[in-house]
Amino acid sequence: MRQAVRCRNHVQFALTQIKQPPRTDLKLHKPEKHIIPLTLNTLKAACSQCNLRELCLPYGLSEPEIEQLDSAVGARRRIKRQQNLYRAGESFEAIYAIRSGFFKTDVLLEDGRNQVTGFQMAGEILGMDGISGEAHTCNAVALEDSEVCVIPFSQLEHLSREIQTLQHHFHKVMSREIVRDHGVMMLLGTMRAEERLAAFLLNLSQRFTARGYSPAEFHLRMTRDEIGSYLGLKLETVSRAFSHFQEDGLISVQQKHIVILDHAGLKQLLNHQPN
Amino acid sequence: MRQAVRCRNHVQFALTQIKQPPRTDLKLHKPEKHIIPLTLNTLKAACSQCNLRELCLPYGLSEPEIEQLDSAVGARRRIKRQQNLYRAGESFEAIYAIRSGFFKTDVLLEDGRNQVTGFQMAGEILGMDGISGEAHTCNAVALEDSEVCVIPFSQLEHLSREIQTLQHHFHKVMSREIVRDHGVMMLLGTMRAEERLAAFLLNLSQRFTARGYSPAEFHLRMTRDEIGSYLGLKLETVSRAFSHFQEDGLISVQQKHIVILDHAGLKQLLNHQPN
DNA sequence: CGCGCCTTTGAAGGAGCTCAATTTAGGTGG
DNA sequence: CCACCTAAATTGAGCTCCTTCAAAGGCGCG
Repeated sequence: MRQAVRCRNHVQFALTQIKQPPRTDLKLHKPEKHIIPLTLNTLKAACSQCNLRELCLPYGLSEPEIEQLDSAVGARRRIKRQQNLYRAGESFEAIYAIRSGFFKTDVLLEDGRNQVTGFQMAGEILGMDGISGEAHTCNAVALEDSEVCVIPFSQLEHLSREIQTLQHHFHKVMSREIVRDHGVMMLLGTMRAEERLAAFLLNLSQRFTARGYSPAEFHLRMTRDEIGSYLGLKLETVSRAFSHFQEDGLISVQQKHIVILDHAGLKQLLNHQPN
Repeated sequence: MRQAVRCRNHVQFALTQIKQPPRTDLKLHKPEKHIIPLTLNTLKAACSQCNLRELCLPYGLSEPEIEQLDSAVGARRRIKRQQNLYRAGESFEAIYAIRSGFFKTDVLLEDGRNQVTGFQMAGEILGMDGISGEAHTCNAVALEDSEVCVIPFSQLEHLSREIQTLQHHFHKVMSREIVRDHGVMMLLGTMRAEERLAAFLLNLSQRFTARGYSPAEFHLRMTRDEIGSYLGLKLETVSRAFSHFQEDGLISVQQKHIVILDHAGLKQLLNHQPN
């Protein structure tokens, strides 16, 4: 039974949970808020000044080690909404740590069908799919104006050979991605439509909470179609499930604005056997 | 279009293809064939004598480097059919390279639902899910009598810091797992039942071919139920799809014995738009 | 040789999809 | 600031593919 609980966690929790007072500014999805004033300080210091370092690659590193990592981190890069950070087929050079903003990754099939493989937020790492074949295998698209730290992969490997903690943490990050993917496979393979959406909402809530935002109230950065693609459902089904949750008093939906009214109720949906 | 082709490859091909003359002995699933006589030679030398090194961790390493890796590889371990290599919740100590045999990995949900997350064969690496949380997150079960090389993870990390090629190759292996998972997500999220099964058969064929076995004729090591779990289908649906393929002259099915009669025809099923 | 498990096949039911019409929100230009 | 325009979301109705339930057949193993 204990391992079953463990598995549940994989579906919902992609990142280590850290404690931080909840922020009240819930409008981070507005692009204006994301334009960080460029001072000498923010330009020079990457990780050592970053308030995401508990969620990101520097996790567990000592101060001097973080400064070493700083030197490896290349320029920051700003990605406007709807622009690609990278595309499938582009040669792989670097992985990216999200400083601010929101991304989706998707893969495209010959016949035009495409599948969203994930949504990524601040502190999460993008681009690890590219390591295996020296080229990216999916597209990464910003769902709002975003900023990433470019980490040239050869530099990261070089540094990993020197800093054991960094090496191990990077391995953990990659492994976490594998575990996350297993959670999605579970979701796609065994869950019904409303279970999938409930799991999705709880996962988002969890990740926003870990970043200090409200666990109950947030704005979806993606469309119903993108949610549907991720969950293996049609956009109409997603919309209907949202409406149904609202009827049952579990959430409040106003287009992309979501309020979770009954966290426990959503969780209960997951445990429920289909037959 | 090129990247679309690339994506298709992810669904079908999990491993680098290497050229080897096809073997005629197709009865490798018989346990007897897997009991390698224990000579001093096979006991002492792990990777340097292994004919799977082109598919496995030593790939790309020089002779002296492979010998270094040898020293890191711990004992081999034999796993009988239906026995667990590891279970979800067990503490993570090592990853495993499959020397011979066939495995499945699955995750279990609280309510009893479980999902097969993959099938692994010789040369493939098991256990990387455990790195992130210091405990395994899925179960690995042998589907036939098997043998694995135990690679203590701390040793692998230690050696990775010294051998750049090994470090990079290990990163590739992890990344390949992520890409493979994306392929499965695509399969589960967007494909119809018969497309899923066709993709599954082509993937198996591809991987057997890479190991020198016939691309057209093989024995399934798993039950219809396990295939169904992996593909997000019920066992009856899998069985019906097999029968339908046979009616159409695409394959021949005799319980677990499969002959692919029309490789191109199966491939065509994948490209077909559902609407 | 017999038992159990796996597989096959049929028939009926349902969850989610398709198609279609309407509403709403957000961005744009007058 | 408002009217317009387009993209996104909602909602309904019918349909389809897969599931569910059930029963029979086959293979392997003790």
